[in-house]
Amino acid sequence: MIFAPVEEQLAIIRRGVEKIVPEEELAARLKKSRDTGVPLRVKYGIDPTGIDVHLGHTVPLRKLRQFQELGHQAVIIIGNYTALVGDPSGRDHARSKKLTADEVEANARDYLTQVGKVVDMSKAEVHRNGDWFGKMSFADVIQLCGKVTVAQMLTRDDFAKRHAAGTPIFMHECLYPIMQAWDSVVIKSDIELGGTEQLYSFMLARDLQRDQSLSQQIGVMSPILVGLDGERRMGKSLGNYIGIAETPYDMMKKFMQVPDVVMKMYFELLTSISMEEIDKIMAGHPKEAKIRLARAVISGYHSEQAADEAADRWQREISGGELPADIPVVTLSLTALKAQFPLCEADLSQRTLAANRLVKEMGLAPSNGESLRLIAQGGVSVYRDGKFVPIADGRAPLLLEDNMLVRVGKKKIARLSLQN
RNA sequence: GGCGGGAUACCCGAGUGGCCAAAGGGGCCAGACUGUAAAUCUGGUGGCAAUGCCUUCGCAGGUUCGAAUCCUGCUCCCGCCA
Repeated sequence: MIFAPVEEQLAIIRRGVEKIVPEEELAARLKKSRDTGVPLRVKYGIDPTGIDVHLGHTVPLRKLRQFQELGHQAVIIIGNYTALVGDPSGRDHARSKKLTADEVEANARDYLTQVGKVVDMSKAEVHRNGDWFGKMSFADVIQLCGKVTVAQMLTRDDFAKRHAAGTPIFMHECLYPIMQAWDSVVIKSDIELGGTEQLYSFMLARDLQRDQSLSQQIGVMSPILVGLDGERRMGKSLGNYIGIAETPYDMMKKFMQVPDVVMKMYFELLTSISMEEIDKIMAGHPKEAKIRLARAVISGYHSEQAADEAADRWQREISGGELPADIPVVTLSLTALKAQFPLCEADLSQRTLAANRLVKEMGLAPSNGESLRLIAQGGVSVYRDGKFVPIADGRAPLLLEDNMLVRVGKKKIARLSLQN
């Protein structure tokens, strides 16, 4: 195996990385690998607790891919046993949801498929940590626990906070970092990838590796990717994520909503564009830069052509004000409406209905009251003669026409399909 | 086990008999401005067939012409002491 010079490797590895611990060991480890021709074993562990992989997850995954491209060995750990515990990292309370072994396995398979979009799975080792934890006896567990003290455990920031606050820390949670660290011993990792909140586990792994007379792993920690709101970490529960399985156009729309201030971070962490090039792009118009960013990322998960199409479509429909290509159709029947609104029968016979009711029935507002408020504020319009005309009066009858387009705000739009 | 504090709308939080569908803030929605960015400004933010009616202040009862507010019981949270 021929490796690139150490400095070249370092430059790639350091990009978008928040912390390398211990930093000074990395160059020496790379040099040794290059001299001996033995690739480094780069570990990345994931707990198969959720399903949708989003861009936040891809940050360490991309780093893993970079290591692969440098000729090193990717080792993916599926934490099917640690998932039974739940990662306490950054949490102020124990996880309540317990997954069954079947759920965990189904999640694991799904995960690996998605991970394959970033990592070259044909060259990666995949292990399930149940393979070794499942075989351990209780005596083995006791022995393993004998390597860590309570005081050490309490140096963990999240545990310390919980201990101080008097919130419970369960014994099985204490096992989590020990298990994660033991994974490193078993697979003999040289590097471990993860977020900065993993520092404690990464360091514990070094202790256990030394205890086993193994070389100690180096932690390469990525920063946390902020979500679409530009403030909080990208996460499913916060609804501020871009999933890697989303359609090109959906990704496009989400990218364009990202605040400018996080663009640079996104470029650095989510694309392979060189830092010099990024600076050049950022110096131009922010809108163009954002489109460039979106295209770069989208083409990685779909294709360049799909990314270009999504970008063009965004330019036409959103920026250019053209009608969207996929307007949802809502079918309403006059007969059904008459049954629903017996007092409006006379109106309906004339094919009219109070505007606020129509908006609600088309699913564009959750209630008649909300619909009325939206109309009063000029937020609802009907497409006529090539443009959207605001509805003036929410209570006034509106002539129902087949194929009419009704829009609420800038984003919600529906086409009426009228039947008798 | 003892003493005390608390539970209000999506979240935080004011309100301690009628002026309360409930202050204020955050979030969210709409409008203006824009690059569907940010910032700023404006309006809105229980439901209904609507100058009224219905539901909502932890749960269940009660007092009262009238209860988020007072009383009783219950559930859950949180302090301090043991």
